[in-house]
Amino acid sequence: MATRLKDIAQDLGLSVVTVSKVLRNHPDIADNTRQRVLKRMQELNYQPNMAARSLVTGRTMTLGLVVPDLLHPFFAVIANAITTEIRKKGYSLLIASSEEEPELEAQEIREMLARRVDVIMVASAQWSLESFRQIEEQKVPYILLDRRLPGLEANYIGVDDEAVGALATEHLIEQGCRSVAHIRGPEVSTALGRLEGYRRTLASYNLTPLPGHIVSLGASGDHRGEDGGYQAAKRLLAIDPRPDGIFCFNDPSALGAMRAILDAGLRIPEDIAVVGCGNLPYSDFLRVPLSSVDQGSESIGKQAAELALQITRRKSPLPPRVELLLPRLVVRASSRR
Amino acid sequence: MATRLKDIAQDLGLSVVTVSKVLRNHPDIADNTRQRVLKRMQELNYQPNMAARSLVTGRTMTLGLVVPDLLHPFFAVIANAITTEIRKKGYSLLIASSEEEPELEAQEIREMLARRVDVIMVASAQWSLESFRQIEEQKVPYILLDRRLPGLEANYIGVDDEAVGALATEHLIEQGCRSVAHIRGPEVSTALGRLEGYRRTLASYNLTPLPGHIVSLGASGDHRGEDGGYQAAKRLLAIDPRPDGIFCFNDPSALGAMRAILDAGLRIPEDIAVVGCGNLPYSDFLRVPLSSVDQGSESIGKQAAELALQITRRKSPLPPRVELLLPRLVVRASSRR
DNA sequence: ATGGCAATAGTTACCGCTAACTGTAACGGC
DNA sequence: GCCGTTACAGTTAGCGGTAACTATTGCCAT
Repeated sequence: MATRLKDIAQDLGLSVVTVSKVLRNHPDIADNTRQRVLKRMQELNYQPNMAARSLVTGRTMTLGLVVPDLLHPFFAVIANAITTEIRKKGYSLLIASSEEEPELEAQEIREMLARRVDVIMVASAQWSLESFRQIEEQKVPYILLDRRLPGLEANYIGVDDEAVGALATEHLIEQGCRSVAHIRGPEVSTALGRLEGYRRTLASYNLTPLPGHIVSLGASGDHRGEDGGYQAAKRLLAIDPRPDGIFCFNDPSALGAMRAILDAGLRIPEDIAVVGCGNLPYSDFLRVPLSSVDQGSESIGKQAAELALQITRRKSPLPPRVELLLPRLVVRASSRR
Repeated sequence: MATRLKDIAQDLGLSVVTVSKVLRNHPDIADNTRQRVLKRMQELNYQPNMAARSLVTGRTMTLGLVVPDLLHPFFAVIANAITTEIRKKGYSLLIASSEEEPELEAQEIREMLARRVDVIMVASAQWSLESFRQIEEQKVPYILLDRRLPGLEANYIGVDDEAVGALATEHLIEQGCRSVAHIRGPEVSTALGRLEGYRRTLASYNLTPLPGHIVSLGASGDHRGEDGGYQAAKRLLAIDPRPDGIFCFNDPSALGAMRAILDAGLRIPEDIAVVGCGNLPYSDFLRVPLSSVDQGSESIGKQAAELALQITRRKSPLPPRVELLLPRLVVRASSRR
């Protein structure tokens, strides 16, 4: 099968250990021996067997990433940023998707534990802490991405969701909206944070959400082509007084909302201004280009990778680090008036 | 650290092997012993060390996927379909992105070899066969996705790109376009196939591409927000006679092309009809909803996973399987007239 | 009784690699 | 001439599992 250290050692009349030392750049090897070994390694196209190495070193040089949805550009960008960042250091990335199902997520986490990844990164779809207690039990470091879990003291990297809500709401108010509605997401930290930011900002302007002006999206967040945003917006349009601005939990729901608004014969942004969140690619080329809060997903991925690598370097566990990144508003036609 | 078979064996006064047998559902274990072991495994939350297991079995239960761009929904969908398909069988997926750089791809493939993945799946950005010769040398099975390499007899799963080109071109002609132009992609099998399909279809209608009606996109395929499609379309618009239909290599370039057309004060599809390829999500909500050839990426991923699993089951190498999937045209406003 | 077999558990060896230690030779300082 | 040092290479043991074989029962047919 594949070449082993032993093969090279035999070929050159050396011991396995000597060859291993060359591999690891150990100092006490004569230069000429080193050259001979390296040459033979090249010839045979030697690749060290990571399983064997892991077994003895206890490190796999592999990081695990569990996301709720790989198709969601937000997570795809994070995954991509992580691979880019860790590649240079010889780490690889094991990726799993939980499909937004807590049970699947728990299973995937167990799988990652079995594979002894060095650090687990999770954008969690769970409410329960059980999986994380399991991770802690195995003393595997982990990092939460994007979504926090109440009661869990853990490394966390994500955007400041309150700031997201505040940024969007403030912008709508500044554009002259008098009654800003909110299409809110499911019961996870991100949606709750954005809702809170929305509320706080209204309050700071001495405003308060009108009755029925906060409507809920389905549990999924519309990422699989559901029309939760469309339905939610229709409900908003039926209310009197009608809102003149909508801050949507995310971009897909904003697309749905915009469709509902246009279907109703109303204009965007003149009748109703819309702001989403996520700043999806192609937002520019929509029927009405969508204003959106950018969550800096690339930066989340990059920082997660950096933190993960840093963790692998130390042996004693670091105190949990919490990194709240600042969102950025990208104003386009859907809210410029 | 983590629990080992040894710990469980000691706890119960059994040998390691007996416990291992329980783990693998070996028949010759008394039912009561089996129960005791399983109970203790649960209590200790035992997870078998895959590195150790791999070392002796020679299988890692891990598949490798190398794509040129994780952000490209086409590949994200494939990755997602693969994870979904292999999860049930206890396989995990190691994902790497080559960023469309041949050198990086070669490096990632080497990494996958070192990690002894059971099957490597690659959507290649290379022209050279060297990496694949290396894979073959190590006797690791591999599957090419989406892009073929000339001169390489290998498992391949992808869409029939000639059919893509034919489908789009035929549709444009049927919509009444008299001179159909093509914005072609880089020198890889997909772009060449689509171009060929385009040419053949024109020929079958006794048409021929007018001079300058085949223009080239940059090497990247516009996936990183470049404006190759925009530039290409501008060149097309400057030509006399102007085309009245454009088949674009992919959706991003089609978006660019549409922008160029609208910027020039022309109408889509009345003045120029546009068809893309990829059927990106949100195509529906574009300024002008884009007609696009769907490549059935989910199906590609699923079939790739199935083939990969099938390969792992046999020990003798199967003859290379080539699977050409049929594309499907999704007609929207950009070409309906 | 006795050989044979089913049912169950254990022994041994090894997968490919590395950590930690143990040689061994050559050299130089005092 | 002795010892310590330097420079290099090798030995030993073990990481956590599994494959393949061996051992120990007890029971039944002969």
